[in-house]
Amino acid sequence: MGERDIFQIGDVAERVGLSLRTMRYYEEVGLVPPSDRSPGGFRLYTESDIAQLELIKQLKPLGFSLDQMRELLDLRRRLQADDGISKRALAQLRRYAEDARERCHELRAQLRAAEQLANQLEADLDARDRQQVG
Amino acid sequence: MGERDIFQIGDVAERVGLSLRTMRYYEEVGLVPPSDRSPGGFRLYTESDIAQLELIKQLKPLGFSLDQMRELLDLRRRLQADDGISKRALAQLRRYAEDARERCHELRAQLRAAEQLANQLEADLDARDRQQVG
DNA sequence: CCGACTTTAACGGAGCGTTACGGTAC
DNA sequence: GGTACCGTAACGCTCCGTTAAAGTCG
Repeated sequence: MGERDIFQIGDVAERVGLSLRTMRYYEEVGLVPPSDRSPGGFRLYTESDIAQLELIKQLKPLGFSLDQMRELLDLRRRLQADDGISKRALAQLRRYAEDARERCHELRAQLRAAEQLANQLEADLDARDRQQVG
Repeated sequence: MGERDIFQIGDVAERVGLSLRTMRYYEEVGLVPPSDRSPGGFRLYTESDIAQLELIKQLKPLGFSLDQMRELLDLRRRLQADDGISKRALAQLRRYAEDARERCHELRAQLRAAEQLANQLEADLDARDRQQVG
């Protein structure tokens, strides 16, 4: 043990479902820097890094900016490694949680609308079929 | 009658929930040009224009590009004013319909993941509360 | 030493937000 | 003649996609 749980960018990209470019960009903006580099400069990711990337991927449909997600990840880290988290930070985290909830509801509504629209579209096509055949 | 059902850009923006900039951009790329202009140059939208803007707004969460939506709108127009729609166009429209369905499913999956994440976040916060209080 | 993988650097593009400055409607 | 609304540039921004040229790994 010791050298396990180390992955190159390509492996992680395939596993998580993000592009290489995206992962490099996430490092560039300080969102998810890889835990280490190989002697030659290759990015090396740990399971913990991967978990964060997956979290971000889940959060993205809710429309948070990368800046917001950086702050959220940071707050969450501070919450878990709790050698004290300030009241301010805790309140901010709560605000993010509420915001996430709200965005879920909005997304749900949009999804319903989109589904209805897809139905409508298919209905129109089917109606034309019956008119054509009948 | 005759001058009814004519709206300026601001009214439409508020009603549909798009920004002025967005609506102007949609005209710029030929997505939804206003049906008319006032003598002084003001954009004038009809109910039909508004319906298209609403349709676009519903379609957007599915991640279609503006180009794709332009084509979709065009195909749909051709389907409804059916002085003949080509087989090619019909097939293309069907592809869009299927694509929309698929994206709905994806969006649904993403939504479920996001909701679970929101739950997790609140659970973590609540756990901390109990630990603090208890 | 080869082929697959990776690096940085740089340009490009979608879809708007945001001034700035001036004209229009009433 | 206000004042609320609208017009056209034009620049900026986010979040990457896409080469290009060179280095690393096994």
